[in-house]
Amino acid sequence: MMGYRRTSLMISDQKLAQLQVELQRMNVENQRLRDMLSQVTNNYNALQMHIVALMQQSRGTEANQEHEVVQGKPEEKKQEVVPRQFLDLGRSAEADEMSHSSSDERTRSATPQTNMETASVKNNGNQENSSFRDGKRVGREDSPDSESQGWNPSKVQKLNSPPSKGIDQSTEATMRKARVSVRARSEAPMITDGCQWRKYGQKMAKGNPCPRAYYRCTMAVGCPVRKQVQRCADDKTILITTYEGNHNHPLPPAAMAMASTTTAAASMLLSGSMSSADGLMNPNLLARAILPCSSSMATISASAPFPTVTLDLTHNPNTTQVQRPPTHFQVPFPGQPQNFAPATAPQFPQVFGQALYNQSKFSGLQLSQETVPSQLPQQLHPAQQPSLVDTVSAATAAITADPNFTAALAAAISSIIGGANGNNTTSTNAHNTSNRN
DNA sequence: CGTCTTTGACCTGCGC
DNA sequence: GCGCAGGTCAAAGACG
Repeated sequence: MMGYRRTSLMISDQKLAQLQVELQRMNVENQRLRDMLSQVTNNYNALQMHIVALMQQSRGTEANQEHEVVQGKPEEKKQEVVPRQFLDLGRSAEADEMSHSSSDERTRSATPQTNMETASVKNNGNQENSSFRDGKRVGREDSPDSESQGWNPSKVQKLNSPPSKGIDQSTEATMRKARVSVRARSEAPMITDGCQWRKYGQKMAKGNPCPRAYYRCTMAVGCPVRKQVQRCADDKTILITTYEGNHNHPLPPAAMAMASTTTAAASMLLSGSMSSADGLMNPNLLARAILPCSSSMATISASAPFPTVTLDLTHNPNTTQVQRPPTHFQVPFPGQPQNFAPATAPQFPQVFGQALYNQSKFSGLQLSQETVPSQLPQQLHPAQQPSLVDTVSAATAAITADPNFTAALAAAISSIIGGANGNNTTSTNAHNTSNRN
């Protein structure tokens, strides 16, 4: 008996030693992660500046083409709008974030430790959300479709409990259909959209050697939203995701960002404000309205049966010219309408302004990449904007979990801006933030 | 045991 | 009416 006790004690000591070793190892790992995060932060800042510079450049070159579009503002001013929106919002958002600990501390140079803590705390489920799938799952997915499921968020996202502050649009969940297609480089193995999906079928599609997978939203019982995921026949590293339907439940921040943006595109496309002919016949114009920073990133076509908004996010925004393809958004909108852009003013400049406003959320789609389009009007309401914490959380999760830094950066920026939009009144640039309708 | 994916079968719409 | 293609269902199996 005593021998047993002594043995037992010895085992405990061993365990203790093991735990200590483990703890040391974790500390080392923690430090390493901090360093990584610090580096990511630095890269983010640098890239942000770069993006701003490119945007200014882009606006400068494109101003000649789309001159009188923007409320008759001088081109100079117009060129300022986007970059400042980008910068200021980001800054204010960051400041807001910092204010959690110190309201006066508005410096951008947070220590890596600070950032690390923020990330770890805020990540929670989101981190898993955008992580790779567990080995076994992945191992099972060796069918052709497994490629497209590399970023299927279905299971992981169970961990991401949707925010309670969501939008109640259940009454709007009638069968208006909206389609959003997203193309994403598979380099980002797991791009999540904040929603939960369950695969219910797979089919080989004609003209494409890769099978098409069918998913159903499972975030709420009876949610009619479905999506299809298929690899691009031309470039199999590109995933094409098509969304259909409207969620009948509140959306997570990431999903909301995407929804609002795509809806914005749709509303512009289909609202009476701009004659459909104008919008559809001048795709690049709308595209620039949505993504002023890069006319090559978005195109709009009137190809039947639905008008389609394609966001070619496969283009690397960090370079002056398209380098690689990130993500495509095709937003065909079948029946559409009145629900889509109820609040949009009937004048193009305002639409354009809203586009600028929503532009900030567009990049968020690249990451969150999907979701339901038809929620813009509600989402534009300030009180219903995702909280800064949520959006930053989403961004942090994306950055920490997504190996594709470009995509992660896009998500981070959009999230920050989105959060800032939600807190516009406190930001320093209330003067140039968008015409919110 | 519950959840999720896989996959063949079935259903539906469309063109000929 | 027939065949094709796309979409959905549901049983079976895998996984935690």
